Amino acid sequence: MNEAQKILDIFIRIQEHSDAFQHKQDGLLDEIGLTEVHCIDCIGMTDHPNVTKISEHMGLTRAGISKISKRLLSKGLIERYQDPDNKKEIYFRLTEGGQSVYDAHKKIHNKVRQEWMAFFEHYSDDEKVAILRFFTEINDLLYGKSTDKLEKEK
Amino acid sequence: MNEAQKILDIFIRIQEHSDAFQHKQDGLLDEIGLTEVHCIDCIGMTDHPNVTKISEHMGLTRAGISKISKRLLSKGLIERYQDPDNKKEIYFRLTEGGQSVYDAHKKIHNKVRQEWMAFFEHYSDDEKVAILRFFTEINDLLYGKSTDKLEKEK
DNA sequence: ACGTCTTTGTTAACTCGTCAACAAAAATAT
DNA sequence: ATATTTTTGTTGACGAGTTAACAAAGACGT
Repeated sequence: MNEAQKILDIFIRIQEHSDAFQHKQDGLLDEIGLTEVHCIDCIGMTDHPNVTKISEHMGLTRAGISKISKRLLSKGLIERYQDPDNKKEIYFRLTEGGQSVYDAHKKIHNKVRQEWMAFFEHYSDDEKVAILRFFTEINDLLYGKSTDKLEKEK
Repeated sequence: MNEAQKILDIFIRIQEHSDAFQHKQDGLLDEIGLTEVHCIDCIGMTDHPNVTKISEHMGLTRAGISKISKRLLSKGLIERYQDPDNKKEIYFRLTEGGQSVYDAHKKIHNKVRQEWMAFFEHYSDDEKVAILRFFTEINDLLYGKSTDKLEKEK
């Protein structure tokens, strides 16, 4: 994923959390929380997702994911399974209902992404370069250069 | 407040909420939450602040502010007073302790603002214009042109 | 002056996530 | 192989804010 795409995803994350956006997801967010949708997204994208993996991926605690997964289970959006050779780890997969939430979210996500890209295209090449540089540098400043991330957390 | 300053304040708000920033406020945020500091800031800036005014200014509910003010009272950072002619509204003012929190926060805020401005100065005039335009347009897009805000909420 | 409507601040019940403590399983060391 | 350490998922207590319901005070219309 290149820098421009990373920035787009940052925008989308901000937008998702802004009140203005809530209305756009008609239906989706009525019964399911935003975090739950993201959790579904994560489960849909990850290979053998368990509580630990999801929590790392989403930046939440294991305890939090444990509870969210409980909610998703009770809503019938995901189900649990295990490897017979490993009685410790518990994996999740999407049910049919979960898959349709996943698809709906992806669809919205892509639409929003398109809109941002279109918005971005209004600018001249020089302007785009400037904006991109600015965000890349801010991102590095606030969170450190991406690849160093794991290193620092030790 | 001009566009550039608005944008700086948006950055600062983001930065305040980012984990990276928490460490910078050494001391300040140990005993007092970020929201509480913002509430103190609001009380310090507002004329005759009451629960309703603060809640509108901070974008939280009256119930929320009611509870936060309770915490701040118990910490001795603010005190209540009333207009003898109005037995309904209750106003707040900073105590000496509250004032020093207010000052410390303002100091940090200004320092961070300076840092952002310095960061911004690394860019050429053309780049600055592009970046500024970009943020102004995003801001308008997401939240509507500022002056229309109240109109829309009706 | 009086009844109605609105505003104000508070509280209880709830949601959502954190932290801390834990038991069970797995990995590692000896 | 067995003891120790680490990893994993869950739970209870908590913190922070929301919604809904409420009483008290004020504003307003007549």
